[in-house]
Amino acid sequence: MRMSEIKMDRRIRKTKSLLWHGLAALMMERDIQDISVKRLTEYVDLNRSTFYIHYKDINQLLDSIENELMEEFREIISHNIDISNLYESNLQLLHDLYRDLLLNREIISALLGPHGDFQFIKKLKHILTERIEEIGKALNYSEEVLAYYSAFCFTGCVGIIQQWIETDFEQSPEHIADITNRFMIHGMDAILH
Amino acid sequence: MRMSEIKMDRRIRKTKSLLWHGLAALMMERDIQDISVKRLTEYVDLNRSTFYIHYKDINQLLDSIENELMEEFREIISHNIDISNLYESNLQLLHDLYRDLLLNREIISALLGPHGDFQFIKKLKHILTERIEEIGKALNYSEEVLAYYSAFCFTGCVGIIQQWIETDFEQSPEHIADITNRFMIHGMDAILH
DNA sequence: TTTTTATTCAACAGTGTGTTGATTTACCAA
DNA sequence: TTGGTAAATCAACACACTGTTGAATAAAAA
Repeated sequence: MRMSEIKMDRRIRKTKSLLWHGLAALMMERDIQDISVKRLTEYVDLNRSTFYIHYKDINQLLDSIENELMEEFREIISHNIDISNLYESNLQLLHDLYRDLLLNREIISALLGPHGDFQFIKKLKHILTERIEEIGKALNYSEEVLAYYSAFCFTGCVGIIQQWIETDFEQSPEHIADITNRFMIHGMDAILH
Repeated sequence: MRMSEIKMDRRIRKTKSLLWHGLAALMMERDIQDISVKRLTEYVDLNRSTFYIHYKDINQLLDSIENELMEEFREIISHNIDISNLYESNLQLLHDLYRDLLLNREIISALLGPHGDFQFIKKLKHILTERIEEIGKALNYSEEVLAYYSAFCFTGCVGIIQQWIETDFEQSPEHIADITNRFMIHGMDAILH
């Protein structure tokens, strides 16, 4: 059970959990625009009007799920601010992050999979980019190149995660974090050594 | 006028063009799932039934637009296969690609912007990944790491393009191609030198 | 010009939406 | 355990968009 759910009425917890997992399940097989409130509530066997008690529409449900995840990520990032040892601290951050992704593999697979959500990536980008630009500023790079580098790195990470999803999370978070870190810092040169 | 449009009835060309640009315009301000056939046809001042003569639904329209672009990209990639000089030929490919993106900036901004389409990225990924893996195989890297590297690189490129869009295509395609190439090959090390 | 074909228009049933008020059910705290 | 509170259910509603049709009109190609 999540922080934000502790003091909820059990019925609300159950309903929200049903909608949460139901949406994730439906997103594995179809685009969001093809998921209606009617279909979702029938899928999880809830009355349609119950949905409207809690959410305005499918998008708002998706939003609330994503924001919940963002809180977790923000937490993880705030625990990993140490620019003294760039390579190690970045590796540590990636490791914690990927471990959390693995814990949330169901919804993460849905949000970043073939029928995933563009907005989610934007949100992810927003909080991760801050981190990358922070590093860059500490090393005194030009703003312009830095913006492109952080964009490249971050979206690159998303690509790695998607590849990880496609292999059904075969490798360990540690391993994925390690190669991600190497790509970020050394690029293709990383494969040479 | 595009290849595929040459032999069309002028009325069809006009209609399709209206829908093309209309969809791009609407995608700049709202998600695809919030764009109805009714809204689109009203926006471009066409009878709604005219839409259904050409397309099944909004998704199919989007699909046809994307596939049109893919053909262009495929063309560009096929003109740039030369593994003898990796750095230079890759740079040339990126340059040609970015120049084409600039020509199609309206629709590219829509497809990769905030309300963009996940499927489009997947399609782009598919044809670009082939290229990257081709390079990797030529250099005899392990399949596993290579899959992750190409995923990282490709989605990284998408990130750079999105950053480019955000600055409203301020820099030249050549410049963007250059920094992309450096990031791909040297990673963060590229900024150091 | 004549023929062909795309577009328009009005009308249709079908389906999901979002909301409401009354009823039943489950929860929680005393 | 019980009594008050609040969530879930259910039926019903107007509304909007969908996808399709057939006939009338307009534009293009031959």
